[in-house]
Amino acid sequence: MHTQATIQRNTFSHPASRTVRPAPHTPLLGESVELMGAAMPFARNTEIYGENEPAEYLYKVISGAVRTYKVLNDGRRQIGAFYLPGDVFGLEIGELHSFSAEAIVECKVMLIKRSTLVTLAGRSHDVANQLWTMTAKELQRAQAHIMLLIKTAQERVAGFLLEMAARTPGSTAVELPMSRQDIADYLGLTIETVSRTLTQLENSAAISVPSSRRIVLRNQAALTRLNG
Amino acid sequence: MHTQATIQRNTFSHPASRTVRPAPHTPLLGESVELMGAAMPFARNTEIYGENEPAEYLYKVISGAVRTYKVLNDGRRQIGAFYLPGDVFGLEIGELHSFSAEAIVECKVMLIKRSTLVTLAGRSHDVANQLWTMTAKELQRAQAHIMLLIKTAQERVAGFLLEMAARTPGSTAVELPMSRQDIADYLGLTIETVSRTLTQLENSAAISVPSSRRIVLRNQAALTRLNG
DNA sequence: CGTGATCTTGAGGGAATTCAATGTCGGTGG
DNA sequence: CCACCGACATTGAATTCCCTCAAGATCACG
Repeated sequence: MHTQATIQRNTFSHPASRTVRPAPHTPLLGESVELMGAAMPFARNTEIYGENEPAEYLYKVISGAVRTYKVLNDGRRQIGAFYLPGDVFGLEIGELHSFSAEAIVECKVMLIKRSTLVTLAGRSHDVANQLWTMTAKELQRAQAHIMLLIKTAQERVAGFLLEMAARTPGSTAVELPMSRQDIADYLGLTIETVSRTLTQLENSAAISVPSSRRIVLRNQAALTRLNG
Repeated sequence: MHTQATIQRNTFSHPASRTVRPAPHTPLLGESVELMGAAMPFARNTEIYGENEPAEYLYKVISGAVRTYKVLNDGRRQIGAFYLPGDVFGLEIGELHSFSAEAIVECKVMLIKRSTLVTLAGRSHDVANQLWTMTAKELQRAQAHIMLLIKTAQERVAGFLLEMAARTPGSTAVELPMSRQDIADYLGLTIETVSRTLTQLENSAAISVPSSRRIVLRNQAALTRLNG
């Protein structure tokens, strides 16, 4: 049900290497990068932050892909979300991170000091609003995730593929940065079930799988139907 | 896997019966009620709002209990959350409610106009902060819900009981306002499995079930262990 | 070309579901 | 007061879906 990959701690010192410079007026967090320091690189499978560590920063994926997760006592791992370029993660209201975060592949990630942001939010309603909006988006994501987890294996996998496709605009093919194990731990299934389900979907001509990390959606309508 | 209860629409017109009066200065949404109109009563199993309806209000449970839920195409119902006295629900960032809400039992609910609140948040950082905090709390709840849904039936039921107990301060007994069907739809199980699991837990002396809606936690440590 | 990591496939078992029947409780009317 | 009724809950038997265990296949990389 799990098999955790061996994770190296990354060797970078965490604080963003440049000083954070408060933006002049309307620092659009989602769109611009005026607030941010340099993009920090993370190697494949290195930790970006750990569960229960102080939530000092907020992160934005520049390139690569990130997973957040929790591990239960007995080793079962649940992936909370996958973050792709443009996505923001690590936003917490409490002082500590409630999930851990790792680079799935070689990544570049922007760091933004939380304290700076909170201070700014106290002055700018715009910033405050963006923080709220981002949290609300995360909430919607989590709620959609809940809806996934009550479905059958086929529905979960179909839902996952549609979700990934929706995040890869303008293409009917999905390039998966994550392993079968990651997908399984996201969907609450085993790798074997994920693999078998993909094969089924391929046999029913809903998708084709030219390589294990590349999936072409051949019949999106069928997938949507399968999605419950 | 579901069996949806027949829901009557309630006969109250929705707008709070009194005009909303902006509070003088620090309208602590969580604690005081200065912002609010009168408590509005809802009969058992009546709808408070529906999925995809405009999110005009935000709600606070005064008495009773509320469930929010979504129904899939084929009738499967997923309960997103249970709300007890003091809890706030219906807070959305988008224009529409993403879940439906119903009174589980006879309820009194305070309504707060969203537009008023948003306007206030634009003036008061305190209010803005509270809105953000409430959303973040909901996010944490949803994330905890996700962690529940990947577990075994025993773990889910144990987790549910512990969650309910934690919300009933100062008591080792839980008074359940909701039916087995509600619990099942919250946990992603069937009523039969919930029922069987409760019987198991009773047989293992972790709980006792004097009546179907009342559950006494006899061995909280055992439940915590079962919780995964 | 060998080695390890990742993925797929197969066979068997187990946990939860489905289908069906029985039990319990609260209310209502005879 | 108690018999009946419907809603809700429990229990049992059979089935299904997914997991576990195990073996091969494929791929990346030295």
